[in-house]
Amino acid sequence: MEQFRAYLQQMINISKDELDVFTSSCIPKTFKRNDIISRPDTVPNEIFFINKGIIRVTITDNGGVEHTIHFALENQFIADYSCFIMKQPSLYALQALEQTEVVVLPRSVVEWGYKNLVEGDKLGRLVAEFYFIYQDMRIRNLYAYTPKERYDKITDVFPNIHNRVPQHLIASYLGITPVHLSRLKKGESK
Amino acid sequence: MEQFRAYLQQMINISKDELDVFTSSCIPKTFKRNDIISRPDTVPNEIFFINKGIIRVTITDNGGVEHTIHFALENQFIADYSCFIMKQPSLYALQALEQTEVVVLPRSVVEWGYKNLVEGDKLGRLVAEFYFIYQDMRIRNLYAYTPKERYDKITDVFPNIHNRVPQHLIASYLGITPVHLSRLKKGESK
DNA sequence: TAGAAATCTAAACATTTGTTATCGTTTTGC
DNA sequence: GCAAAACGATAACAAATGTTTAGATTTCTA
Repeated sequence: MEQFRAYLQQMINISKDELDVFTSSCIPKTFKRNDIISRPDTVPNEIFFINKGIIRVTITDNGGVEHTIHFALENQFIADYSCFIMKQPSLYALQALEQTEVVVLPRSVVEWGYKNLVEGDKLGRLVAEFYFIYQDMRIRNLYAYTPKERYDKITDVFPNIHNRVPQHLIASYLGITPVHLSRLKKGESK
Repeated sequence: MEQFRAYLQQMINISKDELDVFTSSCIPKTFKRNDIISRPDTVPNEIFFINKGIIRVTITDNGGVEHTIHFALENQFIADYSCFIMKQPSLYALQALEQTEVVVLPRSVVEWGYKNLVEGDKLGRLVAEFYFIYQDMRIRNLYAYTPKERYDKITDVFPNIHNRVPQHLIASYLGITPVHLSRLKKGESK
């Protein structure tokens, strides 16, 4: 829990007492490689903070094809936060790609924090802003860059990703097929 | 300014005094059709609230092609909020597509609100969450839906868009060429 | 550690999407 | 109100990307 406490202290002003109460309601949990952490079609009532490991977020389209929407790394929150906020059934699956250690924040704890931590809303704002900036970049890249350009830039956002994630999942994240990524690497197109 | 005040009251608990002080520092402004509201390469120091009209957000890629990232409608905030937060030169241009009336919130006012309004951080959190949900849907649609499917669903997000925006800008928003959208409408592909 | 599964590359072919050019029609600005 | 610009449809062709299959290599698991 120490890592999570350090993260909180770095993000907002939070007293020792607040920290103790808040984190005492959070639950450490470990997942094995390839474990499914969360499935679609149920309302997400938890947010995860990643101490160690890597989680991928996926959506399955009407044709049954799975798309990798996101990789979440150490010291980040991850959840289907849209559906968490709207209390609607999730559209995503979360899967651990490595042995992954998380801190689980149940909905009750999150809402308690917003209401009772002096800077609870500020923490919420900062985290939402962090993901806003990330998503803004995602959308920008999908519009303005070719798949090859997105591939060349992927380590800016996910350092060491090539050593942690198989290439076909990177292709999925880039929005292309594994076969096409293999082609791009050969340098035949741009 | 009345419309903006009503919006704030609906979003958070805010006293009459707070409302007066806060909105007295906001500046009403009007743009004509096709006016450029904001250009890339300068640090954005303003957030706009739209009372009436429609604003499109664009990015120009390395090849000089302009992509429509977003349409902002009435009762929404719009800005290059990423670069606003990071105080970096903007990557986007903002353009009024109709005669558009906005309320301008200078950076100083936004930051004053976060610090001094009782629920200032909460407002920031809620707006960031609103856009988080919107962007999440954007990304999901870009991955999991075909351009035709995105076209069929566009009025879910932008009601009446077909009567307000020329078709080639809708194509740009969908991430395809005008020629291709014209083809899709004919129903030759999915 | 051996067999099975996963992974990556490659080639051939199919489909989608982009490019360019043309031509009416509609809309706009003066 | 009119001339010019913008707009949308269409066709022919080009480029990008997907699909399927196969084979070689690596990685995982029992």
